[in-house]
Amino acid sequence: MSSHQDDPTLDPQEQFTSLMRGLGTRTILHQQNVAASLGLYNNDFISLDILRETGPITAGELSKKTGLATGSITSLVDRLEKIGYVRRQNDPNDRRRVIIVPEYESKEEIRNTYEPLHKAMLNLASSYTPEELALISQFIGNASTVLEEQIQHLSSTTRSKSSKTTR
Amino acid sequence: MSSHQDDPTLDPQEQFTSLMRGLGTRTILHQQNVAASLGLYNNDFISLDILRETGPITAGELSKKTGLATGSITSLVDRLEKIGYVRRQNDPNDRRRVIIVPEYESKEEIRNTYEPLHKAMLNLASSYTPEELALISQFIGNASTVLEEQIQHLSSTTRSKSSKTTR
DNA sequence: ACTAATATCTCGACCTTCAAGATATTTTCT
DNA sequence: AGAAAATATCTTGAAGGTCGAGATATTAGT
Repeated sequence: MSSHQDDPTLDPQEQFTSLMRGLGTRTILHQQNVAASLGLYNNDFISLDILRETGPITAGELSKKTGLATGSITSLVDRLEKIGYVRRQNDPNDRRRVIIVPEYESKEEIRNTYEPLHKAMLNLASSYTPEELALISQFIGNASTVLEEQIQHLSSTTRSKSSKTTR
Repeated sequence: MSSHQDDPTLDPQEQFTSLMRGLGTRTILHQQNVAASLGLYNNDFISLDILRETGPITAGELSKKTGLATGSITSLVDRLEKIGYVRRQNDPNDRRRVIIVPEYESKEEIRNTYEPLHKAMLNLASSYTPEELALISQFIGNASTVLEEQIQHLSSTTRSKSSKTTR
């Protein structure tokens, strides 16, 4: 993987999408590596990441966001609770619900594992002027929004085609 | 996930890393959705993506790049070969080796599934001036390099700590 | 030739994931 | 208020991917 698809023969826009795809592939591989080095399963780690971003949410919401079945969430939360990364909290207003509260602020392991990437990204950021960084940040936000819309679209269309043939 | 961590109280650099992390989370969730909508397992789809980028590689190289055990690669390639996404080719110079050749150019399904994202990304690209897009593209390439280095670092340090306690 | 190194495959064990049903709680309707 | 429907999570058993170790085949080194 020496060249990151920076094929100069492509027109700028196609080159851009190609680069974005390469970034996506590496993002996924990196995430899998981080999860493995922490001794976590991928979905467990992704769930922690979602919880970090959203704060405490119910088991059902986590099921929707991850796309996992509710039964899978139960055992996933069991695992995370056992190692102290989250805890279950009852909702006083609706006693059916279980709120999952992230508890890994104290856990240094996750922060330590992410620290090298964080530093490297800060270092990358510092190589740009404030104006450039503002543009890049604005772009990342837009790209996130695009992805979020795509996820919505995909998960809605997938649910309708229940007549899967092979596999 | 209404706000993409665009917390204005953070300093610009921390805001940037926060945005990058959000982009990563969404990238992973999107990838899982795409794989599911194609009826593929995550690692199968990731492997296709790697093959698309690298071209034909051996089973061992794919094992290294994905981090999967060689035994897993065997069944993974079995699955992909059965549905016609790849084929096995013998290396005439070294008859132990098995080269995995991507065959999904003809398969429209993958392209169709990625088409909406591709279009949306092209649309996003067109909202920037050529100079801005050049800066963004250059940044994405740098970010990819950073991630690649992190993956290298993680996979080398993980292999050494074979004394995993729990799980 | 013989040994070591390399590359892939086979096999059994483990464990996540899923789907469906069970349980508990809340909401709606009469 | 009381019953039925809807909601939220958990339990259970089956299915199947992943891993690790050993097996097999091939190549490289002495």
